[in-house]
Parts: sequence; structure tokens; C-alpha cells
Amino acid sequence: MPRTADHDLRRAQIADAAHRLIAHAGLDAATMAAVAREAGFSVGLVQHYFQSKDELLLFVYRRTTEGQLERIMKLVAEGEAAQRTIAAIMLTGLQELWPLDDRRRAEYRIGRAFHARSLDSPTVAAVAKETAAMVRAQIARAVNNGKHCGEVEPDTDADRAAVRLSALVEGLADQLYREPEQTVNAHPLPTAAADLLQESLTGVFTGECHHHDPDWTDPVKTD
Amino acid sequence: MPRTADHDLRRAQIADAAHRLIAHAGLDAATMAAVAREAGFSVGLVQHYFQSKDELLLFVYRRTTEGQLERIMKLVAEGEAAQRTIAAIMLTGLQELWPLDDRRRAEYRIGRAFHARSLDSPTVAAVAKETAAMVRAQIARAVNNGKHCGEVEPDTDADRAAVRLSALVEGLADQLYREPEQTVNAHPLPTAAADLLQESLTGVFTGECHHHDPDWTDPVKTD
DNA sequence: GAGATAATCGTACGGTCATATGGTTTCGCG
DNA sequence: CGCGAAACCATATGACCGTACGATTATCTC
Repeated sequence: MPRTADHDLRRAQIADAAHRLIAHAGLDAATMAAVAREAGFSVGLVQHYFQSKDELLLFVYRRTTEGQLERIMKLVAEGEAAQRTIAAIMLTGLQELWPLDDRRRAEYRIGRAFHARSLDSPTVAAVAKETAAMVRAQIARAVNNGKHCGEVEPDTDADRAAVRLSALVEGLADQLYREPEQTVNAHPLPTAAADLLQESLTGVFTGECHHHDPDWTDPVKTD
Repeated sequence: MPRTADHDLRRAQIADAAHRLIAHAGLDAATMAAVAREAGFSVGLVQHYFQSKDELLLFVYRRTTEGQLERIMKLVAEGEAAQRTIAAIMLTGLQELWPLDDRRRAEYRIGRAFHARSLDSPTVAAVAKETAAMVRAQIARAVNNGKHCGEVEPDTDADRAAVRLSALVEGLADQLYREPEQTVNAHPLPTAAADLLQESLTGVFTGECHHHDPDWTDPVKTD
């Protein structure tokens, strides 16, 4: 057998290079040559690991959104362990989608770049749809779990709340990126946005938690 | 004096052609050659009326957002004339920003395409910022007028409400485009979104209107 | 250690795009 | 009329990009 290399590692290195380029200068800057240079490989090698540029870009997009979701899941698990209220956990978790530091700003830029691409690329659109559905489903699940533990009124419409909250989070993300310096009544926008999100969460999670359902972070079942 | 042509008309014809192309197939499809063909002119003529492609695209973007704002203003004026409540007028007006028919879908696609471009182009970003600020300012103004006529509690924070409402509208627009078929508790998403917006408006416009201030639609003063 | 094969590289090819340039047509006005 | 300038056109230019392809290198196995 011949020379070997860690296939997944190479793909990750290349994807990371593309990730950096897209975050720094947009999709147009992520040419095959630029990605190869950034990764420290030749163009031919990038081609060796990705059959086409589209495949590479889709891989990067998937990777980025999955990274975000995983980080949120981790925060949820930690909040769970610390016995925090569902509302408090969500307040922290959802802010992972906001451009509040370099890492999240990069993810936001990538998300928005691919969002535009999704308008004309069915494959990218599918990932965007999937991700959005995932976020909504997790929120809905959290609300439903809130019912079981007493944080949420039993007649609350979880799906409706999920649509509302995810829309608010997405819209605030755009504003935060566009006008980070903006102030609302002397509060910087990041603070104001967090307040608004908390307020909206309080509108749903009106009660106090009586017990913790350790399963509420489980993956959504499609039953 | 030499041959004459309606300069503004030509620019509008070219911009319309570009508008159609971007709406139909994205910014990448709007090449100089494609725009010229769509408009029925030669490439040289397009160059004659726009010094660069960037100038053309910025012109198209400006035109599109201004068109949206004008349409909203018109709806507001009509609602004013019909003595409708501020909340009702806003419910109608803000939906102009949602991709609910071909025209608005086209505008949404253009808005999102340029939104991505704004991440790396300061000039485009400036227009996006301007537009967002305009929308927010109009909402804040409407809320303040609501205070004068009794629809809004006097201690309501108008700026805060404007940030919240504009974020919700923007986020719902994305969901509406991404998953128009989505249903929330047996309601189609467009209906559910309108309900959600109305609900949020009702959260701000809690009272009844006692009189109409005919000036509340005036352009925002920067005093 | 030899050869087989994956890993890696460099480059060439075909296409597209924005822009530059020079020419042609049209028409207002003296 | 005729001429000059703007309106308009066709094509050349130079750059860049995604991909194809052949060559080279390194390492695992026997």
C-alpha cells in the first residue's frame, strides 16, 4: 500500500482555510487558488479532496452551522448541569447566533454569505432550511419542556413561540452586525438586544421551574 | 447641439433590467453583458450611463429600497386618510417588507443579495444601514405618535419597540422566504407571521386612538 | 529494496467578465 | 444644408477562475 494521509484532517484544514477567507472577505474571495494558498497546499490537492468548488463550499457551510449548533448544545448541557432555568439557558444559548465576538462575527458573515447563495442554489438552500428548522425545533422543545417543569403556561403554543423567538434572534443578529455602535436609550445595542431577548423569553417562560427534565436537550424526534 | 436622450429614463431602463436579473438569478447573473441584453441595449451604452458596474449596482439597490419605503409611506398615508388605527396601518405597512407576492419576493431577493455584498462593500453597507435606520425611525415615530393619540402607554420606550419590531419583521421575512409552505398549528406561515406581528403590535399599541395627528407620517427630523 | 499507489504539485486550457477603445449613427442648430 | 457632439455600438484587451491533466514525490507492503 502507498503513501497515506489523514483524509478527514486534510478536508478540515482546507475547509478551515476557506472558512477564514469567506469570513474575512466574502465568498468571492474564496477562489480555489486562494483557498489552496491559505491552507498551504496546491490547487491540485484541494481538487483531490473536493470534487468541485461547490462541494467544498457546501462542506464549509455545513461545518459552520453544525459547529454553531454543537456549541449551543454544549451550553445547554452545561446550564442543565448547573440547574439553571430554561429561560436563562436559552438566553445564553441563542446569543451564540449573534455577532458578539470575532468567532461569532465570522460565523455570522459566513451564514449571511451563504444565505444569499441559498437564494439561487437549492443545495445550499436545503442546508439553510435544515438549520433554521433545527433551531426552531430546539426552541419549541425547550418551551414544551418548560410546560412539564412549570416554567411555561400549559396552553402556550410552542411552535408559535419558536417562530417568534427565532425570527427575533435572526433579526437582532442583523441589526447587531449592521450597527454595533447603535445605542437604545443610552444602552449599547448588544445590551439592549439581550434585554429584548430576555423580555421575550420572560413572555413565554412566565413561571418558575419545579424540576428538571434531563431529556429536554435530546435530539428532536420526528415522530 | 447634438442628439439627445432622456438620461434619467435610460438609467431607469438599465436599472430595471438589472433589477429583474438580480431578482431572478442573483447578483452573479447581473453581468454587464446580461444587463445590456435584458435592457435591449449594447454593453457600451450601459457603460455610457454608468461609469462602473459598482455604480450601477448601487443605483439599483438604492432604487429598490427607496421604492419599498415609498410604497410604505403611501400605505401609511392611505391608512391615515381612512382613519385607521396606527397599529392597523403598521400591520399593513410592515408587510411590504415580506416576500408575499412576486414583486415583494423580488425585492426580498435583491435585498438579501445586497445584504451579503454589504458585508464587504462599505458603500453598499452604508445604504443598508441607512435603510434600516429609516425603517426603525419610522416605527419609533409611529409609536411616539401613538402616545399622543392614546394608542400607546406614555412610558413606552419607542426606540426599544422599534428595534424589536424591525428585528421581528426582518427575521420573519427570512423565514417566510425560506419556508413559505411551513405551517404553525395548521395555519400557513404567512398567516401565522401576520398574527405574530399583530400580536407584537398589540403589545405596544395597547389603547384606543382618540384623535389623529396628521403629521405623524412626516419625514423624521434629525433635531 | 523495489515497485505499486496514494498524495501532492505545477501548469495549461477554455471560458467569462469588466473595462477600454475606436468607430458609426443620429439629430439639434446655425 | 451640414457639422458637431452626444448617443450608441462592436470588438479588443487583459485578468481571473474552475477544472483537467500529466508529472513528481513519498511511503507502505512484500
